[in-house]
Parts: sequence; structure tokens; C-alpha cells
Amino acid sequence: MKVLIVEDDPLHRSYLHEAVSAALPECETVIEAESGTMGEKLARDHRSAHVVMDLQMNNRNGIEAARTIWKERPDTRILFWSNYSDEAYVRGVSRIVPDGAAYGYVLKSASDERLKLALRSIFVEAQCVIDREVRGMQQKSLGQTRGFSDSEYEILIDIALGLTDRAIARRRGLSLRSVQNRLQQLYEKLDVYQTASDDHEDSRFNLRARAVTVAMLRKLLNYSALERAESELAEWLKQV
Amino acid sequence: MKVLIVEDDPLHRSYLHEAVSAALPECETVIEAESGTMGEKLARDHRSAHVVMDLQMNNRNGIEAARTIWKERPDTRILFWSNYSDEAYVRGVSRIVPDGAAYGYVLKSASDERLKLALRSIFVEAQCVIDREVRGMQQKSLGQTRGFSDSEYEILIDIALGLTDRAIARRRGLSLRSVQNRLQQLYEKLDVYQTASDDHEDSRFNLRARAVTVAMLRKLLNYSALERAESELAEWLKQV
DNA sequence: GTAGATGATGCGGGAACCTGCAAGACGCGC
DNA sequence: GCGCGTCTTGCAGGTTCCCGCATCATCTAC
Repeated sequence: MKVLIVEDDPLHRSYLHEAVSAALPECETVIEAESGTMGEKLARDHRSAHVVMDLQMNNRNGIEAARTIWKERPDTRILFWSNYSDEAYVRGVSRIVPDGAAYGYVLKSASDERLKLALRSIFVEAQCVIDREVRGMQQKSLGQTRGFSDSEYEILIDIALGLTDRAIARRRGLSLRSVQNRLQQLYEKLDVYQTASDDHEDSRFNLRARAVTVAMLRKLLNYSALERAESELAEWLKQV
Repeated sequence: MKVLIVEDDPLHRSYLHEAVSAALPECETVIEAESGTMGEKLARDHRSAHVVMDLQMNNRNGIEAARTIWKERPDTRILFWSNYSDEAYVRGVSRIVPDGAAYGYVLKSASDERLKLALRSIFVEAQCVIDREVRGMQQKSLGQTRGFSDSEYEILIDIALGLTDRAIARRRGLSLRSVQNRLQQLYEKLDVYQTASDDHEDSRFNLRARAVTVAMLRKLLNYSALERAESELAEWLKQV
């Protein structure tokens, strides 16, 4: 077995290296990449079937790297190892995992044992292993009660990018009023009205900008999600 | 000498511990805190004069922790050790450092030597040590050519928080038109107009929201800056 | 002192945003 | 079919935002 490690922090990289060696005696070679782009290249060159991937990296985001790797070989097994369980990351990962692929999501705060167990489960048994905390996030996100539907998330991203109502309408193939409807839903769910209609009605928020910030603070959005959305937007702008 | 380490990642914490022991033989005790709040408490209890502080932490941000530590004892020497040289962090740090205090800012990507040298310079010689890259950021920020003045930064934060023009005017003691003037300056500097007035004038951006996102992508703003701004806002809202 | 630069303020208008009301469209269960 | 809920769309209105034009105060340089 050959394992590819993609992680830009040298400390964490060597820690992972040791963990992999310890957990997988059948693994002969461990390759290391220190950025997302490097990871893609090495995965291609070595036809890696087993990857451990950091999510937050400077050069190229782990989600991006995973996406191109999976596009080339969808049966690659990838273990995501991340500091955070932000909804933005969790959602980003589950958007790109191919049908039937084995993958895992383990937090860096997890114990040695948990990490090693996850390594064996995914790489040897081809089982999916999702950290409990992350799992909870998924439930909340996919469940309809307090979570966000895809359409709501979509429009959240659109206003975060700074698009006009009209631009959103064209991009998503909706009428202007529908866009505004979804915005109202979003405002409702994000609870942006709280301090808005106070005693005197002047201490008000700009709902659109406020929604983005609240989403940020609640970790529905984060930097890397913005980055991805921005590049998708640029692509779309080119087409039109 | 006694050194307090505030860092939430166990790997980095133990690495720091070793580096401190190696660089400072005169240091008898090393204390570790795994969160900002914990760091504040330990600094208070032990009257720490020498602190190594991570900036990005889950529980309580390094800047917040440093602020309360410096408020209680302004002659504390703090070495910030961070992954990033985001303008948001650099600006955040230089806003809170007391007059004449010795502090340092070293990136985690720096070499062992650099870190140890910085430790000696700050804790023994009471010199300020700022990483070159960070320094460059400071220059760009304080210099007026491409950088942002304080007033522009202020208004950037205000719209990021989602305040109305009117609310900003009251908060900053300005007229409505002045606020809008500054907004125009900001839009100019952030170059938000680029794709705005394209061929047909409908593929447009909402300048206000777009400005925030562009600032995010350029790392003028980041999560922790938002967090701080949000709590300051909450305080201000209580007063009024 | 005069001229020029910078910044704060007021006014007005056009565009974008937010929302209440109401009419269709679609699917689902009975 | 019929009723119900959800989603979409249009219209109208009030509010907020964006900005050009103009005035005034302050400060600097010559």
C-alpha cells in the first residue's frame, strides 16, 4: 500500500507520517505533499489510491485538490483531517464526494487512537468514518428544522459574493421576486431581524450585509468557501 | 525566568516548549495554556512577564488574550507566533501594543533559528522582532499609497458588520453624506468597480456587499477581526 | 494673502433593495 | 376532483443606497 499525505504544516505532516506508519504496517511507501497543487500532481503521478488530506491550506484548498483527484479517479479513498467542523467545510466536502466512494472526516483534536482507527477503517475496510462532531453538523445541515436548504445556501453565497438581485436571478434562472423571496427566507433563518426593529427604527442593519456577517460568525461560510465561490463566479462571468 | 505558552494545538505547543527550553537555558519553568481564556488566567496567576502566543485559537482569540494581559501588566513581553500575516491580524496586533512594550511577530513558517533568535531578542534583550513579511504588511498598511487609512478601515468594518449608513453616521459622529463619501473612497481603493459597469449595465455588483467580500479575499478582514468588531458593536449598542 | 488640496456637509435624483398582497403552478394525499 | 402546502411570479410602495454637483472650513505652500 502507498499513502499520500497532503498537509502544509511540517509538524502535522511528520505527525501524520508517523501515525500512518504505525497504523498501517502494510503500507510500504508514504509520500508527502506540502500544498494542494503538489498533492494533485503527486496523486496523478503515483496513481494514489489512499490519501490523507488537510482541508485548510494556503496554496490550494484541500477541497479543490480532492475534487480534481476524485475527478480523475473516483475510487480514491481520502481521509480529510481538519481543525474545524465548520458547516462550510462539511458542506463543501459532501458536495464533492463521488457516489460510493469511501472517505473520512476526522478532526485534528481527535486522539491518536481515533486517527489510527480511521486510517485502518477507510484504507483497509473501505468504510466511511465521520467524526461525531462533524456528523452532528451534517445532520443539522441536511435536516430541515434548523438547517439550510441548498437553495438557501446558494443564495447566501450569491449575496456574499456581492451580486445584485438581478444578477442572482439571471445566474440561477429565477425571477427577481423569487430571488427576493429566498432572501427573506434567509434573513428569517439567520435571525437578522433581532436588533433591527428596535425601539426607534433607526438603529437598523443592512439586512443583506448583515446576513453575510452572521453566516460568517456562525461558520456557515468561511474563507475557503468564499474562495471557491469566487472562482466559480469568475467562470460563470466568462461564459456569459 | 518563567515563560507562558498559549497555543491550542498540542503539536505546536510541544514544539514551542522544546524551542523555548533550547533557546533560553535561563528559563526554569514553562507553563502551557491551551486557550486564550486559560492563557489570561495563567498569566494573571503567575504574573507572567514572558508570553508566547498563538493568534488563531478557537476559544478566545490571541489578540483578545494579549489585550487583557497587557491591560493588567503593560510591560509583559509577548511573542506572537502565527500562521498568517493577514493585514487583519497585523493591524489588530499593532492596535493593542502598549507604548514602549517589547513584542514580536514571527510566522510559523519561519525556521527554528529564526524562532529561537526572536525568543532571545524579545525576552532577554527586550527588543521588538517583527518578521520581514509581516513588516512589509505593516508598511503597506500604514503607508498611504496603496494602504488603507484608519478611517477607511473603520468604515469597512462598519459595513462588514451590516450597519446602515445612518447607523454608521451616528456611531462615528459623522453626517450621512460623509459616511457615503468614505464609502466611495473605500469602493475606489478596493477596486470594486472593475466588472461592475460592463457592457450591459445589468451584470452588476452590490457595491456594499462586494466590498466586504473583496476585503475578505484580500485578507484585510478575517474571521477574528469580524469577531472582535462584533463584540465591540454589541457593547456600543448597549450604551446607546 | 492667495491658491490649491483635503475633507465634511447638504441636496436631489436614479437605481437597488425590502416587503405586503395576490394570483398561478406544481405536487401530494384523500 | 378537491383541498392543502410549497414555490414562483408580478405589482406597488416605501426605504436605503450610490453618486454628481455645490458649498464651506481647514490646512499647506509659495
